[in-house]
Amino acid sequence: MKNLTLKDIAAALNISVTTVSKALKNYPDVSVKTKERVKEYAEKVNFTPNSFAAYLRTHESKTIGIVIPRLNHYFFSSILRGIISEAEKHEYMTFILCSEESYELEKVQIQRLLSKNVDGIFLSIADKTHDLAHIQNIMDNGTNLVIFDKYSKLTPCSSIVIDDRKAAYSAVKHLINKGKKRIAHFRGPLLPQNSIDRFLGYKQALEDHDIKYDKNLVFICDEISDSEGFDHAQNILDQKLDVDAIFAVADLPAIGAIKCLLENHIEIPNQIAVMGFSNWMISSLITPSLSTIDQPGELMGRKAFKVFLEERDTKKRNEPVVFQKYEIETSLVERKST
Amino acid sequence: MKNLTLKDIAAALNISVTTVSKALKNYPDVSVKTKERVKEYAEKVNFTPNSFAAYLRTHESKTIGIVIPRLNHYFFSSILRGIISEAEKHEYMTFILCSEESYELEKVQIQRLLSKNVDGIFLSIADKTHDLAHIQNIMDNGTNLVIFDKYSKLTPCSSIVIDDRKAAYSAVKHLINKGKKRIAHFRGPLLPQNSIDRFLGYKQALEDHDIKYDKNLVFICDEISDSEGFDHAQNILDQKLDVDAIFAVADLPAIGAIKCLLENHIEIPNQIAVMGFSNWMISSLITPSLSTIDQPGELMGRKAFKVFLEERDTKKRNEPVVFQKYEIETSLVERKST
DNA sequence: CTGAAAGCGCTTACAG
DNA sequence: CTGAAAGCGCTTACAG
Repeated sequence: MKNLTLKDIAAALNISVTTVSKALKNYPDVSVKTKERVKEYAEKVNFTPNSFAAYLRTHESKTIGIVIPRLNHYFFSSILRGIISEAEKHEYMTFILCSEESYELEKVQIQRLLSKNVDGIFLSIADKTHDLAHIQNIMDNGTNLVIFDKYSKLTPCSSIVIDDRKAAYSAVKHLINKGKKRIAHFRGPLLPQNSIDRFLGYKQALEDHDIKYDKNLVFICDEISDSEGFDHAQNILDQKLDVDAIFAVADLPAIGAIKCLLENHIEIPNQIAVMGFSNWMISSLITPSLSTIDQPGELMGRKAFKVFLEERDTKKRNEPVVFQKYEIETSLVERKST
Repeated sequence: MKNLTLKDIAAALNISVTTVSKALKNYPDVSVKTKERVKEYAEKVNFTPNSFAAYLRTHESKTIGIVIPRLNHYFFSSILRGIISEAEKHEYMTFILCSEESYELEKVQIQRLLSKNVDGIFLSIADKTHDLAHIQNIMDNGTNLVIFDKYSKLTPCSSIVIDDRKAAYSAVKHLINKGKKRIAHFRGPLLPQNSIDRFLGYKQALEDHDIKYDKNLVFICDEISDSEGFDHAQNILDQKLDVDAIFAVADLPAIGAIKCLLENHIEIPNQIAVMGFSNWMISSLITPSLSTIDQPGELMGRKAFKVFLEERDTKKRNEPVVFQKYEIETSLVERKST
């Protein structure tokens, strides 16, 4: 059963290809009777229009592409879910590509998406991306672009983000309210904006509460992994640093730290409290459960797709698109680790 | 900078569209000099051929589609990663759809993929799927199909699976070797084959070691969630059932059980040992870490794509495709919970 | 070695 | 209300 075409239907019903096409798309200038005949027959033979041929005329592929830095990652999976489910409602199909945090891969993948004529690209910038020309390329091509999570201040497009600085501030304030004064920070790599902002929020909270910032209490997690969290915690214990709380840039390093503290029979949160960031599913499953900042990935994904739709329609009306930065609310989730 | 076409290049260089097309595709009947001129110019203006127009002629979309039951799921994410990264090497792009374990959604999504003319479909069947006509549709359409993980014995296509029965058997045998005799099983829903097979492996292991099967020790996890695992464990404690080990159909229920046991101050593994299945990242991060069966998702994904390529080429040569069931090796990972 | 022409399967402005 | 015709951007059999 090869795929049928309009021509086949036209031949079978003894009418023209034009009329078949119009009937299927509910044009007003086709008689109800003809429409019924055509639709019934199309249904019967299970006809699906060839999207490639349609594209050549409409120049809409009804296709979008997502490029994320990591695939096996709770937060990004949540965003995917948000974008994909929203896209489906609007009959868009979604290509997924993963840059593995590499600048070179990100560049190639964007090029590929463009050559597939996607209508929109959704991007979270890789940690290693140091140049933005390939992103500018998307705009030059006339393709819609929405950036989420890992953004840059320099890209001319809309973005869906959280207020990392404010969220980190509230996390650290929460620790201070619990009576903690010697708060270590496991920060992310130096380049991405959100790693910088979380660090700045941490610093600001200390300052506002008359706690002196001590750079010896800041550790870098380049991979944002559990093992880095484990090692830094071990380091703190080995050096006998005076620390009564840890605020990690993400849940994974926080969980690594908890694992290390448990192995060393440190009481959590009495001796050392631990605070994560992102609210991965895992953070509620470990013992003690992890206090963290909830970052609503699915919501961010849905919002990203809606922004894409709006900008697409604005363009269609030949009106100028005004790029915006949409900030999604986060919330503090208190559990047993603080 | 709108997308250029062959026509534009032809006009710019004052030659025909035919020659441009041939030059770019390295046809032997174009002079070296012309080829050079064309390629150089195409490079300069960053020309990318319109894949939609090409499709109309070649009938290859260089596109595949994946339908999985869950998106925010460590094991399926690993498979995705395997398929996508292999696909990328061969210049295929990947559509991702998620059935959310729903039969109706799965049906619609397969239809959508077919209408996008994908060259291949990769499917893991939803738990709720009770009819396979929509899957037969794929074959009738002439589209290649590879099934992984959640398969059915009734689909005429190749599949990439593990030997669930054998793996479950080895898990239970491991518990028996540790001296456990009253082993509960938290099984999956009734329909999917792998949930059945893991249950059968459990039963077989008991039998082979002269332990009487007790149906009161079997609990169903319909959602395969941590909370079900928690509740079943609580149930065991409340009923004061004589149980010294739990073998769960997946890591999540096992982790729920551990959480419950810890809250009730039960010693793991001394009083009750816990065994999971799948080796999600989380299973090494909790305390005590979870013993489990490693199911190599990424490998399964890669294999799935390779099988697709082979079958595609076989078809191109007009030879008959022989469907096969590929079984990927699993291994037991012993940690602190057993 | 080069190019005019047909055709892939649609959509739509236009004529009747 | 219906349909002939042009065209989207490619590829390729064919003629010269």
